[in-house]
Formats: sequence, structure tokens, C-alpha cells
Amino acid sequence: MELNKKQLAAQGYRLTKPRQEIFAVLKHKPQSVADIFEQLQQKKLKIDKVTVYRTLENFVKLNLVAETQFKDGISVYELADHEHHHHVLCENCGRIEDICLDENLLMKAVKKSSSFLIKSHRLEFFGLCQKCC
Amino acid sequence: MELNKKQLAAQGYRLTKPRQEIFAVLKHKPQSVADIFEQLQQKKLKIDKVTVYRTLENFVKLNLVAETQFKDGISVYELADHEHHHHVLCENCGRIEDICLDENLLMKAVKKSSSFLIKSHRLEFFGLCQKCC
DNA sequence: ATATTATTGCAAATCAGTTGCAATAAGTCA
DNA sequence: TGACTTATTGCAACTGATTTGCAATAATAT
Ligand SMILES: [Mn+2]
Ligand SMILES: [Mn+2]
Ligand SMILES: [Zn+2]
Ligand SMILES: [Zn+2]
Repeated sequence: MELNKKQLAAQGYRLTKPRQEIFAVLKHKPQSVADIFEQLQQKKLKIDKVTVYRTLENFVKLNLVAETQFKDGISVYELADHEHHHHVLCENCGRIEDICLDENLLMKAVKKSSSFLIKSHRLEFFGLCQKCC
Repeated sequence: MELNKKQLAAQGYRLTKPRQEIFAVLKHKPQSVADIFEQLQQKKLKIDKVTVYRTLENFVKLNLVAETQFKDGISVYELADHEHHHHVLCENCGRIEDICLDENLLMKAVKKSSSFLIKSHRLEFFGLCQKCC
């Protein structure tokens, strides 16, 4: 997936250097703001942390990026290039693995047991990756 | 459930006014630190916000209170008087409802599809309560 | 090339939560 | 009860993450 000028323009956004660079960094793996900022610095790019915040906010609005909150309320951002899924986080090294589940049964059970109109959910797992086991 | 002197003493904790008051406030419903602090103020109790933080931390250590992180990374605390369960949060009014689920199937599916050793998980639902529908 | 305005970077502000420390008060024991 | 020990509290200062205001910059349209 590429950051595309037309797609941005359609919503009144411009294709800029910082946006391209942040998008490129996200291609590697899901990362926090701090992670992304560090990567940019390593690349010797003088992009302000504020710009990272603002860019991610915009990417999320544009559905280009998905935000996941892990423990401690720190968000991790990843390119929204595949379907709804969840994550396992290694509590030792921070590695993240995607988890795809069939959620029909779960959602059916919830709708039955709750009086609320369910709109969305969040599900994360924590544990140890193979390396850290 | 009552905050009990012996139980606290057994772990070297003392039964104090702030602890009793915070416990009492939690009896009403699950709440954030800000919520709890506001309740205390409405009761004209001069209890510092720092004390609320420290007290909740202790209650969690003592397994008297359970902490849940909703969106935005803000924790909500509730008396730990029932089993492991999850929550639905009303996106309009903030009301919280408990959800008890049989998670065997879910956990089995996850263990099968992940290479990680799963230790714990977090699951929350968002939607609208009956009043807000 | 010029004009328009979205975007950026910097500094300052805000916000949640933490820490250090001296004053206070709960529990203990004579 | 009153003195003693030490856990607890409140206050102020601090931290780290995120937000905001604003003037300078740069992307797009004409
Ligand atoms: Mn993912
Ligand atoms: Mn609950
Ligand atoms: Zn690991
Ligand atoms: Zn509601």
C-alpha cells in the first residue's frame, strides 16, 4: 500500500514529506509514537514529534492507520491494510503478533447477555513470544 | 463487602478515614480516579487526589479492587467482589455494565492460532445503553 | 510566478500520574 | 490514658505524554 496523493487531496489533505516518511516507517511494523519518532531521528529526518502526533491522528481519520491501546494506555499504530483483527503483546520484549479470530460466537453471546447496543469491541492478549518463553 | 481492619492489618495496612471513604464511594459503581475524587469533594471530604491514587494502588495489591483500562487509557476501578468478567461502556453517558462470558472457546481458538504463550487478556465492548439508544 | 491555505516546527501549556518529605494520625504497649 | 513507633497523608514539585497557539514554510491551484 502506498500513500496516495489523490486519496489525500479528495479529503483536502496534502501529500507532504513528513507524511510520506511516517507512512514509510509504519510499513515495517506496528509502533508507538515514541518508536516512530525514534526511527525518524535515526533516518536523520528533522520531523517534530508534534507532527508525528498530528499525522497519525489524520491517518486514523482517513482510515489509513489503525490505533490499538495496549496496557499503560500507550497507543500503537499500524497500517490499516488488513481486516479487523486483534493482537498478542509479548510482556517481555514488546513484540506484537496479529490474531485473527472468528468472533461470531463471541458476539452472539455478548448480544444475548447485554442490554446494550454493542457497536465495537477491543480484545488484546498478553503473554510471552517464542523467543522470550 | 466491608473494608475490614483485620484484613488490612494482616498485610501491615491501617484502617484510615480516606480508605474507608474511597471504599464507600466505590460501592456505588466502577469509577475513574477523577470520578472518585469528585465524589469525595461533593461529600466535603478533604482527601487529596494523591491519596486516591495511592489508595487505589493498595486496594488493587490487596485484591480488594480491580482495575480496567477503557479507551483513552483511563483506568476504572471497581470492587473486586465478583469473578473475572468484562464490561460494556456506553459511549454516550459512560454507564458501565458487566458482561460474563464463557471464554473457553475463545481461549482455545487463540491458543491454537498464536505462537505466543498467552497469560492474560483484556476484552471490552462499546456501545449504547438502553437509555441512550 | 503568485496567491491561497494546509502543514509544519517551536515554545508554551495542559493533563495524568509520580515522588520526596515533613506533618499527622493509627495502632501498640506500658 | 499517654507515650512511642511507623504507616499514611497532604502539599508541592516533578515527570512524561499529549495538546495548543502561532508565525514561518511549503504544497497546490490559477
Ligand atoms: Mn495487527
Ligand atoms: Mn464489573
Ligand atoms: Zn518477546
Ligand atoms: Zn448511556
